[in-house]
Amino acid sequence: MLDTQVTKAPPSLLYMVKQVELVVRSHLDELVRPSGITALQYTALTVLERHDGLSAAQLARDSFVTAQSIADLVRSLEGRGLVRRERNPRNRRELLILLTDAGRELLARHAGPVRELEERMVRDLTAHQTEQFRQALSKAWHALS
Amino acid sequence: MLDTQVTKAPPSLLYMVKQVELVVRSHLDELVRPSGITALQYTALTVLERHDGLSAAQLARDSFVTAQSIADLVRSLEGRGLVRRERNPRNRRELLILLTDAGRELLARHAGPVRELEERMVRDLTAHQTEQFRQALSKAWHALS
DNA sequence: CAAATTTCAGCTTAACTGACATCC
DNA sequence: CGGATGTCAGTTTAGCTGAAATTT
Repeated sequence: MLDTQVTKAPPSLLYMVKQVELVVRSHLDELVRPSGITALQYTALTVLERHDGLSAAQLARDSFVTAQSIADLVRSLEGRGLVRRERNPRNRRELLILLTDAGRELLARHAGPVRELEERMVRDLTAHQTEQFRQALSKAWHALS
Repeated sequence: MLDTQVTKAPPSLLYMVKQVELVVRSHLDELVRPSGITALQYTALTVLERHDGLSAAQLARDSFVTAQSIADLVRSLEGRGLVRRERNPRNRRELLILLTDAGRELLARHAGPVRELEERMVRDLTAHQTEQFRQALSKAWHALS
């Protein structure tokens, strides 16, 4: 209920961000469930798609969770053959996380439906408003980071 | 890392929403931790502030979780004396959740810092852009609900 | 009776803390 | 050595499913 009753004050922007994220995640979970992964794991794969060869520590910082938590997620993805890990030859303490062909295939399989979900999210915005929305999200993120 | 490396494609709007929510939640957790509650519990209190006397089932639907999950959260808030529950005289199977004075006091105590967090989030947006941002979030939520 | 709300019991998973080894 | 990375072990918490009682 974003605003379905008579209210004293409008919901805060912080709350609205959370509600949009909640509804996005619930749709995303449905989309990827047939592949046996969670929205969280899918999101990690899309991060690797854009930045292949990240270390677990970098991924953890990106996600505001501890390295231990990310380790579990990566182990699960590795067990499903969606990523593999490889020592960084330049820095042997780092284990780089790399997408496998199966991981890329999974991403390709979901690219269409996920794009449709995003298009649905902005269906009541013009192209200009969508671009403004993107910039607002980017500025909000930078201001809080 | 919203976009700190050379990338093939920009991050999706779905991902950016998630990242903003993550960084908001981490700040909010810090703000309310001294009061011994989580960002999730604080958010539930703000929902009650706007819609006092909701049932647990309504709160659950609002949060995309099951009634059982909300029950734990409400029990915890009740144990801290921040909310109380009362049978709906019009529908005796419902237990309405009501803010206590202590709950309102907690909300009042955090109102300033939370408002400052929100102001920081939009500090690089004009008043007009902030309003457009609010409308974009509202439209996105409706389109996915 | 069907649907909605609440509650109890048990489970799974995601996240944490702490300790430790390795490497630069 | 200090700082970063990764791993192992144990814990806590959040959320789930299933089943039951009550009310409309």
